[in-house]
Amino acid sequence: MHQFASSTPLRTAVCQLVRLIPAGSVATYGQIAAYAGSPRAARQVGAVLAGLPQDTPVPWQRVINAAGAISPRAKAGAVEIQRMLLEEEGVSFRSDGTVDLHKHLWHPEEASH
DNA sequence: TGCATGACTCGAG
DNA sequence: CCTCGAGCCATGC
Repeated sequence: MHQFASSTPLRTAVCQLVRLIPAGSVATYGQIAAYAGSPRAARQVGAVLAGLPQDTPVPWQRVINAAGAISPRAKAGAVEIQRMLLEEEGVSFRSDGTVDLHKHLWHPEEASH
């Protein structure tokens, strides 16, 4: 039997951080990587999300690239599914298919406000 | 132990 | 403003 989700520090951090992103907001791979402690490991963030099971509690759809677009990937149709999930959460897309980060980018505001 | 890989980024042209 | 290229770095074999 193959071992799917082997445990790694980055994977643990990424999953917990992504779960903090509220519906209606999005974060970038680089942003998550930075909060996870590795600002230069944006690509690894994508790799972690790619390895999540279908029934994961992690809202992976809320992570997009720095250009505000949904990163293309091998799995056909995955991009459309992600966009649909985001629109259902209230995220609006421009005609060119990008998200207005100034409007939807996640601003982690810990407690105390 | 070393090397190829990729849901990324950013700067130059 | 858009496209292209080279850097980066944790993972898996």
